[in-house]
Amino acid sequence: MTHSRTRGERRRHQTIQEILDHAVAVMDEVGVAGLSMSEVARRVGMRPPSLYKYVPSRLALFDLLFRDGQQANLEAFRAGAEGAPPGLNALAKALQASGRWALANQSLAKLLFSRPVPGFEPSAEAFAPSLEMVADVQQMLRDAVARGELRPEAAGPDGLTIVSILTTGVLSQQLSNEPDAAFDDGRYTRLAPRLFDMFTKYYEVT
Amino acid sequence: MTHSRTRGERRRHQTIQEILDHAVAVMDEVGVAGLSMSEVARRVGMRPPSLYKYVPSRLALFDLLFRDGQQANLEAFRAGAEGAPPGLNALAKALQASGRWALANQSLAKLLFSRPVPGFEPSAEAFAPSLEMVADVQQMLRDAVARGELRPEAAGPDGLTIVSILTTGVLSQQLSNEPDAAFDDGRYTRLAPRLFDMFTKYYEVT
DNA sequence: GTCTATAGCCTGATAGAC
DNA sequence: GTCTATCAGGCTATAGAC
Repeated sequence: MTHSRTRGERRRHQTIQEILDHAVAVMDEVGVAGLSMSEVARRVGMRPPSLYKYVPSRLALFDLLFRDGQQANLEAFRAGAEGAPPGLNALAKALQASGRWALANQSLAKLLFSRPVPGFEPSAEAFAPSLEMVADVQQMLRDAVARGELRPEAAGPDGLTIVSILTTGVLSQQLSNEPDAAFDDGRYTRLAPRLFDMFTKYYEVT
Repeated sequence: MTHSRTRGERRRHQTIQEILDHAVAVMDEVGVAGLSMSEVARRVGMRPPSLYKYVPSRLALFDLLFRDGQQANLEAFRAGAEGAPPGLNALAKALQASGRWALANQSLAKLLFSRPVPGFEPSAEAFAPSLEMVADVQQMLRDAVARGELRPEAAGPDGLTIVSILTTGVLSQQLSNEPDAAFDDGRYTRLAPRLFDMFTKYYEVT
């Protein structure tokens, strides 16, 4: 993706990554909408004006965070599916991996899944990984139908939407009410397999 | 609840209500976490110092908003159940009414269901209506079990948690991705009955 | 209860020297 | 690329006159 050639570019890319890491730490402390350029500059060891050489504005910083977050979440999702037989099994593992990522990256997850910053809309480029993930889910549902695990309507648009509702519901409850729990112990996240089971039974071939 | 006796107290209560109404309008425009005392003062036609005669701090303002929001949501929930046969039917109607309220009061809903303001924790008094609502849901599930509509485990703690996950999932997706839709047309909210059906079938008596 | 005035912060962003 | 200096404003909250 970002293959810097020169030393300068490589160094610059490194600095930007450092900025993003500190930005996440700030959001963890003061909330996503509380992120400030000055505080990030302080932590990264710069005066605020210097930060603007790397990130042109506060909203641009959010866009970088959004893009990296979506990309990381997509990679977690795909890594989760790896090696699993396609269809329901792959979907369950991928969704669980994505959920674990969200629990381990709560500020980024909030930035991606709710819209906590008024005036910020992600750019098309930053949003792209999300579309890839939706396409992956759809394909997994089609695989499940092809294998006879689900009825065809499960791979329709409503089936996809229901999957998104279930996963968002689990995560948003867990993040809001018990953010420090581990995924397997969380009052909400530990019910993820049960909800997946509910979905599966609802659409099982009769 | 708040029965003011004297003219002065009545007037004061009226002013506080006006403050809360304007505060909601501000949150609608700049986000929940963007609420500022100064902006509210401007809109209500006061200088900022005067506002502090009615609300002692910004966090106290959030607490008032939280309490009123919880109360209004509880009232919508109960009004929705009114007249319906107890059990599943009452639960479905109550949850739908609560969902409609959330869609019509998005800023308050975000304040109640997510935790968008770092440093704000609702007081026990402000949180009380939420506990009442949980108790109501639990009772409705028990009624449904008693009527033979659901297996006993549906009224256990996991059943209650699953109900909360389903409703939160629908609402959080709708509010984040398509906030301007009507409840019956929303890409997510219109699937609420289907999700309720999923829940019902999963716990139906075999 | 309302105001003026103000303390003491914070912010995002830019100009221009080095 | 970094800095100092600064603009132009915002904010929460309080003191004290009226």
